[in-house]
Amino acid sequence: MRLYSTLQRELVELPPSPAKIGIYVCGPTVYQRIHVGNARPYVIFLWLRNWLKHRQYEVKLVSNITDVNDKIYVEAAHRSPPIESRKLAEEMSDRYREDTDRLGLGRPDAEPTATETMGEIVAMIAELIAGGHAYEAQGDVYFRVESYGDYGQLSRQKPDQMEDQEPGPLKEDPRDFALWKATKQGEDTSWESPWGKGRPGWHIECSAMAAKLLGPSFEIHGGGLDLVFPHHENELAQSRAAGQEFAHIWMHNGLLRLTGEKMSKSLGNIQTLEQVLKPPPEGWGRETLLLFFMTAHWRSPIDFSIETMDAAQAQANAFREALALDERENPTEEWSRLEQALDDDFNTPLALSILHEWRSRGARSLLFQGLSLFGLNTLKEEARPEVVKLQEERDTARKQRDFQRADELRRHIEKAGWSASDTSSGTVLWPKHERKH
RNA sequence: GGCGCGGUGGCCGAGUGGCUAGGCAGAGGCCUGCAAAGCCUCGUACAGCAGUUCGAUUCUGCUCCGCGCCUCCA
Repeated sequence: MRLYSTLQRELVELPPSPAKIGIYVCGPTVYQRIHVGNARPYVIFLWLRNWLKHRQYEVKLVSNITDVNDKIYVEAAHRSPPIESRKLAEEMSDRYREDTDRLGLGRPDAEPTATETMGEIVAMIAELIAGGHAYEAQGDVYFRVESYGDYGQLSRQKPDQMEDQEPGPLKEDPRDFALWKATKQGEDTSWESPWGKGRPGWHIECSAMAAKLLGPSFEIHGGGLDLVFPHHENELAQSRAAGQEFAHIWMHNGLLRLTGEKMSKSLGNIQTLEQVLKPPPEGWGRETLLLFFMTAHWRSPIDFSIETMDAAQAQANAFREALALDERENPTEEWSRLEQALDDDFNTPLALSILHEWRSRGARSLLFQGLSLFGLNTLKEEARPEVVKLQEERDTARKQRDFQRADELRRHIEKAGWSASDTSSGTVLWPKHERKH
């Protein structure tokens, strides 16, 4: 198994299985409902975790929830009536769990919050100060970038070439970043620390949580491509400066783009994960979204549009039908083709093409097994009794060669969201899911 | 200005120094009561310009275009 790592800029081999693999993924900041883009890393890393387990690795996936942040303060204050930021964070954390639960991929093995990691955060900051890598200034604590020689190695930014920054009044160097921020007016949460009341900066929570739950050295760190700089650069600097090896492989998923005029005008309607996951005909449903994510390699950007989602929907329906039809062949030795595709940088578009090949050859068992890896076993469904009854009536009509009645019954079946395919070995029912435009 | 990632047929999207990706959409045919599936056939794909090579979409260089990041966005 090998994966492309941003740090090395090349494919990096994982230790042979069985082995322990720790994965840390940056989760969302909970100030509003998450959108489809936020779901991409969630899906990719759950798939990866499940695949590595399948490959006999002992995997621990940690994905944090950032529940202390400027945006949360701002959003909570702008609510009418304003609410406590802690309440907003709790509410949005619950929504986040609900929304991602509906993806049907299981949950990370741990989902720590900044709030519950405060002890470790403070301890780590103290350690950095003791080591000369950080300094206190009027209740704030800043990381001393100059003290870490490899700063910039992840993003390949040359510190002196970076865009000019407004030097913070308390910073020794404009590139220094906050580890701890003294409480300011309007912030309704704070914690005691050796430097007074305050709250952690953004980057430190991830370093502290990763060390707490995965140890000083672990295999994979993931997140969106937009986090490479500064967030991950800073995490790496802090953790290494604190004497930890930190993550070996850095995976950054490509971003989701919204294209097309019509789409961007109705952003509000289809952008949130909640909306997209609504079952058809209102939304696209989880299976279409998962297939959509499969169509692009995890490192590539992906365009979210009616066209691309419709294409994914058509694929979902093709799989649904194939899973209902009779098995025509069962080339079990071909399973390794799928393994190879996924072991080589988790190439889901290639894996998808193999699944389509099995679909068209009628290799139903293999297809089902393959789809199950991605949480798509639900593409196989049993018809509800009332639909089966319609089909039985239709069979009778067909036997009597009353084709007008048979076609009428087919329309009833379709109204119920199902489709009837007449094959040489009888009629099969399969669920056709279509979003209404 | 700096760093990085890309440009493949109508659309999405793998891959390879010479030999078929796959999906969606389209045209014709076989099959079918009708459909669906399946099968057959069809449409001059690899941004541009040089270079390396017997041969480049695949390697090298340059150009053009797109995207991301440059202190709190997954």
